[in-house]
Amino acid sequence: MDRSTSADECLVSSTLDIISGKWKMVILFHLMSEPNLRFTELMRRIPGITQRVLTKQLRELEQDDIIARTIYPEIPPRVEYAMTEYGQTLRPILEMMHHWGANHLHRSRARME
Amino acid sequence: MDRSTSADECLVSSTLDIISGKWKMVILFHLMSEPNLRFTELMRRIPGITQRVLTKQLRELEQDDIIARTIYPEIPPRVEYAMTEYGQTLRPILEMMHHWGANHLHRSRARME
DNA sequence: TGCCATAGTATACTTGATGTAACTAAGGAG
DNA sequence: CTCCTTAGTTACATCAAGTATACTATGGCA
Repeated sequence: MDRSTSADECLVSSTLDIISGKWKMVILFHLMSEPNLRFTELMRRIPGITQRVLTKQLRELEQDDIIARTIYPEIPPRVEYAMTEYGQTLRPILEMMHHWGANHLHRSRARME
Repeated sequence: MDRSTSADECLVSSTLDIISGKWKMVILFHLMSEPNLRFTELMRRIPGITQRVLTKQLRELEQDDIIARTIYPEIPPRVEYAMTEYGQTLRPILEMMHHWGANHLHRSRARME
């Protein structure tokens, strides 16, 4: 995607590039409340996501330094995911979106009637 | 898209549903700084977007009550777009994303070296 | 009469993101 | 010897999003 159309708005879009994606916010929300989660623990907390997609989203978040992946060389394998210090800087945005979203759903329901 | 996977995170995702989309933020950013813009003015300010896509994104934002569309029955036709009062409530989120995005780009460039 | 502008539609196409299902390695339990 | 687990991978199918291009109505201008 080419978001660099002009100087100003690409800054917003660069944030959007990181957090958009069907499951990323969901993943980040879980990792925000629970500091270390294994692959299967995330799977269980996110009904509907598949292994392939979870893997992909985690890898992308890792590449962007939002989350960190720690491998414990055990059998069966253990891999833990946690937010990085940098990822924590997204917290205010996530919280604002959480509040706005709550209000928005409320409002949407009101408009339905 | 089915974002209603569980109670908490769908609130964040419902915000994302509104503002994600390749050009929506760009559109909102222009409408935030300039209160009333016509279709072609938006086209000119957003290089790369096509008529079909601009139309579609505007309609979606209008449906979500983020922007308002005013038709002036003139020849040639004149249609103006402006943020609604409700759309204005997105401003803090857009501004946070703007700041985070600025810092992120800065950081990305630093990590390149 | 022909050309311009505005704000779109219509149609066909490409791409990217997501989903489905089966398969893998490695060692432990029974 | 077979099944179980974890954290994936691989091949394939699908679906939404975005792109490209041509077309429309209306009246003003020359």
